[in-house]
Amino acid sequence: MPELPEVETIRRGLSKFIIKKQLVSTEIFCDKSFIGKPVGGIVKGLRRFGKALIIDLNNGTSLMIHLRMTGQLIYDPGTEKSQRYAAGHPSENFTAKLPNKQTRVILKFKEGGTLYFNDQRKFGFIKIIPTNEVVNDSFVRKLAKEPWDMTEQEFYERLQRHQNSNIKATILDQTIICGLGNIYADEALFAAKIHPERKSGSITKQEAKLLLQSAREVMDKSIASGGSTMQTYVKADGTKGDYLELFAQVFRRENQPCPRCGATIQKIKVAGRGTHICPNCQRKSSKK
DNA sequence: CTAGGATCCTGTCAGC
DNA sequence: TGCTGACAGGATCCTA
Repeated sequence: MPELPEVETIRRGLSKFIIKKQLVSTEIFCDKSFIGKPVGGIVKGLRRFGKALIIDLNNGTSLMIHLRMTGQLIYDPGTEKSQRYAAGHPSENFTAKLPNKQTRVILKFKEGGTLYFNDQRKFGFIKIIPTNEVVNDSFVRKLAKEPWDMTEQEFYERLQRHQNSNIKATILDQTIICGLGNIYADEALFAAKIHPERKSGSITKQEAKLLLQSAREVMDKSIASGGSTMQTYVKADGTKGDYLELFAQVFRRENQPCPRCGATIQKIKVAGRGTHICPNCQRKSSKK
């Protein structure tokens, strides 16, 4: 579930805790969640490719982590409970006693910290790959550019190549444009006033430009505030800051008034995904 | 090549 | 209470 802004926030946050620390043990509770042979080593740095997080070690190997729908990374420094850093799919696990039923992998550091990889649905994984082969990984290799790196012209041309697909399905495809997930796709389409069921081939150059800019803006805004959908530091009182409630204009706001025009936001199904629209701002047929 | 649907897995919630 | 189906912030695999 974490989308690009969440993974970027995780990357930045986790970097502060684990860089230069020595990974010394790996406990695997679910074989499906860990691919390859566990390794030890000192953390050199953290990178991100789309929604995939890479932890580079000083021994030529890297950990690729993809949280998919329900993955979480929870770092416990082993000292103060209030210092826990939790990110990913929001749930009680952030503050729960760990490990628990959903803990799939535990990484322990020599200095005392513990990184828990929790994942309710087991779609996510940690994979060991040689550092110099990360860019050749089948997932990484297929990723398209992120919205900030793509020109309006290139985005428009890519949409034209998938002219018979719904625009929402098209922008969710990481090989067409990278980083958007179900939340930011809905938010970007709303911001650009484009109905998610429009055929990608019907999107004009002007609309493509607006959509690309909107994608950048909604994700920029989210990154700037630490990921729209995750809490960062778990407070001592255990409260969860659900920033999504403040951030989202349409996502999970069905039956509420559109913040732009006041019409009632609807939830529909597009490309097999729950989709939120303002039926007034986002019209399927071209305005006339 | 594109487009659409099923699928991986666990958990929760609405409805009967 | 118990059952059943729908659904969930992702990506891949299979089919046409």
